[in-house]
Amino acid sequence: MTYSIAQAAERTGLSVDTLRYYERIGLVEPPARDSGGRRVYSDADLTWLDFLTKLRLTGMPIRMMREYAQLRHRGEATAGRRKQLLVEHRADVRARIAELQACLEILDYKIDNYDLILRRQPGGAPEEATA
Amino acid sequence: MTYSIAQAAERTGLSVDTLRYYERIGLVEPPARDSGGRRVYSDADLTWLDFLTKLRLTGMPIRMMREYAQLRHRGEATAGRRKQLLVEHRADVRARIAELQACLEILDYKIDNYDLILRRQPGGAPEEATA
DNA sequence: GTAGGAGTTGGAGCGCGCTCCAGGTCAACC
DNA sequence: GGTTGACCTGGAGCGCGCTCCAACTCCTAC
Repeated sequence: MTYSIAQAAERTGLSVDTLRYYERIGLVEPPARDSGGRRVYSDADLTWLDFLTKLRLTGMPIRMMREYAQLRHRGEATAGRRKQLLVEHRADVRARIAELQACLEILDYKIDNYDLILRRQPGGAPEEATA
Repeated sequence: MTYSIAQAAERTGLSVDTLRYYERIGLVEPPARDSGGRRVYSDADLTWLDFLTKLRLTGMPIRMMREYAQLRHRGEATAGRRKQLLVEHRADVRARIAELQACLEILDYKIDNYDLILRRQPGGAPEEATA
């Protein structure tokens, strides 16, 4: 299966601008072109783009994704270093989750507190009175 | 207890520039000033700044923090709306944690895969050979 | 009274990750 | 062969959250 840039955008959830941007900065290898010079994405391209979006979702900076992409391009010999990058990043993600969970507790505490206040003094905001 | 801006920066982990920036954009009420016109932060100011940094850590956008701050400034009558903001944001944080956890699984899978590859083909990166 | 250091202001600059735009090419359809 | 629409390129612009700067004031210590 092959895909136009618009189709690739739809399937990956990225914008066509972002797809071209990722190519420009070296996150993806330039895809094939048709006779008219238009990009043609393969399934493998989309799989890679999907993985990239996962990395982005975790907050990996573009610069690190680029390093990973370039190692990948250099082939199997870089597998060790690539694994190392992912292991490091995984630690960051875990730390980030822990951080968010700690903040969640603070939010819970604050919200409980508002519940107390609102039970004592209800009707503070008229438009909220029945909520 | 009172604090100079440098002390407040040290205690909150924010920079002095960020403290002034937060004041400028309305995240914090202007603190007291000493006879020479210098900012004097109170413990209450620091407590509020600490809470703000927690909100920032969770990824709450500044614009939302500002809305919260302005409601707070308007007093108890806005408690309902403030609670609502926090409840909405808590949902976002939970969703974000879930997203990160899903990505973690993908990272785990990828890393396991690299382990397999590396066991099959070790010594790919000489400098990594003993790791 | 003078040097130094911390603080002040308003405003410019920056790094990130896109996002948008103008001006052009190309293929398909009527 | 003319119109339409998707795509192309290079480059500018943007929103966010700071961060840095110059030029100035003020207090302290010597």
